[in-house]
Amino acid sequence: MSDSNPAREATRARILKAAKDLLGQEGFQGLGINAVARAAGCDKVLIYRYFGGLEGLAEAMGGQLDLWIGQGDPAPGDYVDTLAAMLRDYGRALRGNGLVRRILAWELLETSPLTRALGQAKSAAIRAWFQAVRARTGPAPEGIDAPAINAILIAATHHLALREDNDGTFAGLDLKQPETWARIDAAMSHLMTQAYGKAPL
Amino acid sequence: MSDSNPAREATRARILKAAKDLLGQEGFQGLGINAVARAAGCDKVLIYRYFGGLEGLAEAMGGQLDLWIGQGDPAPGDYVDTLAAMLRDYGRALRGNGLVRRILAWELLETSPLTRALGQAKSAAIRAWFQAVRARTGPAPEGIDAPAINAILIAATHHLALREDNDGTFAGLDLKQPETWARIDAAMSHLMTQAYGKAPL
DNA sequence: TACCTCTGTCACCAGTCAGTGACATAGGTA
DNA sequence: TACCTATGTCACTGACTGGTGACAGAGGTA
Repeated sequence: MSDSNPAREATRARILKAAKDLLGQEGFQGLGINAVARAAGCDKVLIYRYFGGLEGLAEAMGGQLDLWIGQGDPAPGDYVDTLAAMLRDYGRALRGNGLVRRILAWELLETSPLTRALGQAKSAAIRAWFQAVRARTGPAPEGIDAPAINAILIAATHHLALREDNDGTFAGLDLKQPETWARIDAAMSHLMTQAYGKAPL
Repeated sequence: MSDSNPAREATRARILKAAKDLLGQEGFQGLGINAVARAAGCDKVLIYRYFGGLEGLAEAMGGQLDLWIGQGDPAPGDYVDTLAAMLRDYGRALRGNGLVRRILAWELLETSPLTRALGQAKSAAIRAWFQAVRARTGPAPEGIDAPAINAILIAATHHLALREDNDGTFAGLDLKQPETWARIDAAMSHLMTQAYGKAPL
């Protein structure tokens, strides 16, 4: 098949790298056929040939999920501690990964074949992450709507990471300051321990 | 001045309305000079004359802040109850206002004169909202980093409202279902009451 | 040799974009 | 009357967009 052709593979890789770089730097607006071809230093017709257009290119990018979440292996512990640690690591990884932030923000604005292709790959990764947590810690405490609480905390993690990119402020907090993130980490831990009924007991 | 000319004012108002409608429906991508002029049924040169271009048009939109937050007056109560009620109302208003959601999402992606103009007006509105809460309830409980906790909960409210627009799922929750929002409301209240140390006492 | 497939390049298409200059017309003023 | 200002219309430019068809050359195969 075409996989055996080293020239084709090299060009494919160049296009993929250019697309990822472009998305991370310029954002979704810069991700057009012409711009990607220009950045990759090849003709745009090759993107149509090798990926079937932008949509196929996005699928290929989503398939390369070395990027989504780079969390390490947390030490096993009880549910709350483990979840808090993983969420904190996730937030840090997010703040260090402009490409993923762009994609997350992009998903909020546009529902296109591109976003769907990327989004499904990301959903699968997040599901796997949650299952890893459950496997490590056992089930969540009973009588508490853990999925809803966790969704709220993950949503906040996403949103605050995204807000740092632009004006850098949110609800009176200055997200450019490292101390602010320490406060947020502490507040997040506080919310989790209190919500799961740990400390008051 | 030009304010005395009714024809100019009528055209200005038509352009503003068209821009708001367009942004709410099509999103920020559709907000171009040509598209606004087309929707307003006038020539684009009038947008340049009356608003100085898209940037001035965005400033004018931000100035019309009848829209940002439409919350009513909550009954005075203790800090947590009042805050929880206002946050819940805010979330509902957000889910019912596509235009504001578009603008919030837009701010996450682009830092342009347009977003800055709109964003500053919104920040002022949110600050005023917080001050209204404090005025009604007195200071936050001591020993708790209320700004950080509240920022987290507001961030989550924003993010979940934004996620409903597109794929409608987040972290395993189906945001298209009304029951899901009831669960989120309950979880949000639970988080606040526990975090502020109310229930365990 | 002749043939064929694949890679890569180039030129072109129609459509849209932001922005500008020229013009017709209406309303008010001297 | 004549003049002037402001509203609104139209046509146009230059640059970019996504997308397609034609072509040149390389490499392998019969």
